[in-house]
Amino acid sequence: MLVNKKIISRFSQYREVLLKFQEMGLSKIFSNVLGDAVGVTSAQVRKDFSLHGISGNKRGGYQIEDLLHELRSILGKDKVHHVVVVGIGNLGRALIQYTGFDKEGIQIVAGFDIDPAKVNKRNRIPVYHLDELNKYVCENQIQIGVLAVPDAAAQSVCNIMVDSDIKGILNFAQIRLIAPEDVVINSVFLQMELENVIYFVNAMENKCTRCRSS
Amino acid sequence: MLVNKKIISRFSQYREVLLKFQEMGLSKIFSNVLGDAVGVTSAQVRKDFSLHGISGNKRGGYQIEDLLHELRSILGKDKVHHVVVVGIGNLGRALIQYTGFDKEGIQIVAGFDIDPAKVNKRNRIPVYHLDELNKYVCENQIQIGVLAVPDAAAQSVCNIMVDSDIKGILNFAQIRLIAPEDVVINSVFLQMELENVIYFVNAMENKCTRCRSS
DNA sequence: ACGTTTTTGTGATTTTAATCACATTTAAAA
DNA sequence: TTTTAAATGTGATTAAAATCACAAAAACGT
Repeated sequence: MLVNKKIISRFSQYREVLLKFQEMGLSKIFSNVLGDAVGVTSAQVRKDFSLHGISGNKRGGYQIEDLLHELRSILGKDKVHHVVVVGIGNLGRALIQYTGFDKEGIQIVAGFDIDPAKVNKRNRIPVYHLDELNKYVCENQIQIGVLAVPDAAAQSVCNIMVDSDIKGILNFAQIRLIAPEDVVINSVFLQMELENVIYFVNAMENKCTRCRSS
Repeated sequence: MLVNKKIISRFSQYREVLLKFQEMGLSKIFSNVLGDAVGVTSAQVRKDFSLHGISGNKRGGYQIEDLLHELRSILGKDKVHHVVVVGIGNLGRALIQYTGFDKEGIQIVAGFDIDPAKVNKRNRIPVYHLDELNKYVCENQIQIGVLAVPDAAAQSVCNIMVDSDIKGILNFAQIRLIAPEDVVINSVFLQMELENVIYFVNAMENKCTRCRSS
C-alpha cells in the first residue's frame, strides 16, 4: 500500500485541528502551527502534504479551506459512511449513543446483538438480532462494522461480518482476528492502552527514584 | 527512554496470548507460535525477549511460566493498579461497568463527573463529583486516570487531574493534551481509528476497481 | 522597486525499527 | 551414544520513517 496507517492518522488529526482553526475564523495556517497542534514537526507536516500533492504558498502558508478540501477527499469524507455496531454491551451501547460521529460524516445506523433482550427496533438507532445482520448489511450496502463483543465470541462474529460482506472492521476484542486479505481490520486494545500508561508511570517513577538517590 | 511504546504493546499482547496458552494446559512455547498468535515474526519475538534479558532454551523454546513471570514484572503486574475514570458519559460509564480489567490487575475504583446528577456513591463503583477528585486521589494514592469527557472540557479536566497528582492519563478526547513532562499521556482517538478503517476500505475498493478494469 | 524576512518543498542524512541469516545449542531419534 | 533436526540468540543488513538543512519563492516593509 502506498500510504500507511500512521500518515492517515496524522491526516485525520490535521483535519480535526484545521476544522477548529477554521471555526475560529482563520483562513490560512503555517506548517509549524499545524505541527505544534498535532504534536509533530513542521517538516513532517510539509512532507505529508507534499507527498500527497498538496502544496501551499511560499511565505503564505496553506489555505485552510484548500487543505480541508484535499483532506476530505483523501479521507473519503466526501460521502457519509454508514456503520453498524455488532455487540451491544457496555461499549457497543456507548458507541451507538455517542452522537459526535455524525458531524464527521460517520453515521452509526444500527446495532446487532445475539441477545434477544437487547433487540429494540424503536430506538433512535435500532438494535436488531445478529441473525438479521446479513440481510441488513446487504440491503443497506454497509461496508464498515464495529466489533464490540466478548473476546470468546469475537472471531466467530467476525466471520459472520465478513460473510455479510463487511469490508472494514474496527475491533475492540482483545484478540487478533483472522480475516481475508481484502477485509481491513483495525484493532483497539483498550486494556493494552491502559497497561501502557501503567508501564510508563512505573518506569518514570523508578527512574526518578534512582535520580533522587544518585 | 530505553523502551518504546510499541515494544510494551507487544509485551502486553504476548502476555495475553501466553495466559491463553497456559489456560489450555501448555507449559512451553516457541517464538514462531507466539509470533503467529500476535502477528509478528519469530525473530521479533526473540529479539524483544533478548533485549530484556529473557532467554529460552535452544531447541526447547520458552517456558510459559517463566515468560509470564518476567512479563508480569516488566509490565508492573506484580501489584494491583487502581484507576479512576473522569467523565461518566457513555464511554466513561461503559468503562466503569466493564469487569474484565480486574483479573488483569487493573481495578477501576471510582468515577468522577461534574454533573451532580451522575453522582452515586452506592454503585459497585461509586461516582463522585469532580470537586472530590483531588481529595480522593490523595487519600487513595491513585496514579492513573482515564479521561472521558467532551473535547471542550478535556484540557481543563486534565489540568485538574494533573494538579491532583495523577501521573498517567488514558485520554479519549479528540485533542492533544498539554501536561508536564512527568505525566504520561496516552490518547485513544476512536473517531480516528474508525476513519482509518474507512480510508483503507475506500483505498482497497479503488485499487480493486482499477484491477478489474485493467 | 528592492532588499529582507519568512515559509515552503524536498534531496540528503540520520535515526529507528524490523528482518535476515547463521553459528550455537540442545532435545529427541536412531 | 551418536546423529539429526529444530530452536534460540544476535550481529549484519535492510527497510522505513523522521529530521535536517537549505535553495527557491513570495509577502512585506521601506
